[in-house]
Amino acid sequence: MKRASRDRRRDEILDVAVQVLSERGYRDASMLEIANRAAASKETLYAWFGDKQGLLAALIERNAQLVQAVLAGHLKGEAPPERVLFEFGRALLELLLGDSAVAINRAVIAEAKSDPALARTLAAGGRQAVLPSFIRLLERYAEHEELKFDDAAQAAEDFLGLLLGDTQIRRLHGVLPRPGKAQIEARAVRATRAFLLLYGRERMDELS
Amino acid sequence: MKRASRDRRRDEILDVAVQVLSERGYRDASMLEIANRAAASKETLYAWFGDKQGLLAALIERNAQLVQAVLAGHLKGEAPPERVLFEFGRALLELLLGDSAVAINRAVIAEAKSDPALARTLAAGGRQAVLPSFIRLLERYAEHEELKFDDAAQAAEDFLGLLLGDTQIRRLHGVLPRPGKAQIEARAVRATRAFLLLYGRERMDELS
DNA sequence: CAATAACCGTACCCAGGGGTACGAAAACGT
DNA sequence: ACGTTTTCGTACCCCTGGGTACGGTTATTG
Repeated sequence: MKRASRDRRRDEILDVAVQVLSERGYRDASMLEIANRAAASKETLYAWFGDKQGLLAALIERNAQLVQAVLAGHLKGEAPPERVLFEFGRALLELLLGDSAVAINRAVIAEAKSDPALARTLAAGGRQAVLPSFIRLLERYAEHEELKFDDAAQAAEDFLGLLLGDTQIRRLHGVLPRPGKAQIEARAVRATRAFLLLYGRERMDELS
Repeated sequence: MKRASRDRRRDEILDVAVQVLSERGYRDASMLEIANRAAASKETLYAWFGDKQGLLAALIERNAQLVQAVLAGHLKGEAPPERVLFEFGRALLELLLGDSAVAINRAVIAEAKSDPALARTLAAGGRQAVLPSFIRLLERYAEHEELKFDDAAQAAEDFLGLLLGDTQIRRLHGVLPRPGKAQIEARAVRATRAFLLLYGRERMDELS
């Protein structure tokens, strides 16, 4: 009981933190406001997370676990590549363009100079945890001759590029609102089609 | 004489500002340090630029002019598309992944919540100024039947996606060092090849 | 060369917020 | 029910850095 309620409390606080972060940005998100809105005390925050950057680090790690959990499900599929790519792309877009990820990425970028470790944590939990699985997925398709390429890592990056374009950066800039489900699906469909044109089985030529 | 020397001085100050920004990040770049390193006084900074965000805005605008000047040259080409795309891509990568653009983008993202106007300024001088020209370039090629697509804007975004992948964001995170000329050229070559596979004249089919 | 304007340096003001200390209150375990 | 531990609320320290005021100094103009 004790452990569970502590964890729940911790989750509540992190929820509030990401909320405040998302409303105010890292610089203007004060520890006091987070404490107040969470009905906690500032001292508790410092006791649990060390300092402001520690709180951010905790946010990053929790988000990374969510990302891994969601995406792992899409990377084991035996379904045809167009289906798996679409589902994976849809889920990835929803995560990366969602409010939480945007707020966290903004904070990490803002602190990139003063605390590079935050960015490493983010990369370790996000890209580094997911990309290898995605690459291996592509390689499995290649073995079954449903896809064709020289360099799986390169193909993976191409898919991500086609999927995201510059939407993530425009989202970070605040110029792009959070896309709706319809727009996300449209992007995922398009990226999947383009990717299959590049690497589908009927295309087995150059691109050295 | 007067106007020229004032402008030169202004440029000097902005050079120092972007330098400090790049070293410290927006939050830790103090007006005092900028003033000292430029052998100027803090009051002069405030007289010329209003406040800290005004200084950042001036930085953004100057950088935007540079970007437009550099890229405009690559968008009038009569050369074959593979050549023009490569040159354009190379130049764009060099700009977007360079230290100045990274520092400025970080600052804009950090301030996205507290001053959305900065992001709009950046978008207006960058993407909005360049993308239409790029789209019209693609359309001209389509008219000469050297490229084939339904939606030029979509094709343009695909090129950007293939070109950048997630390098820009990883650069903003500080996880990726500034790429050398060789790496930049390799990326530009690859993006161009992939783009031509998607939209080259021998491929005139689907991708609705 | 005088007069005027711009600029430099310095000193100052002040709000905000990160981080700490401590007594009161609540929650928990026994 | 009682003692212990955790958490709450508040008050406080303190330093950084944005922004302003002003006298002295250096350019610019006529």
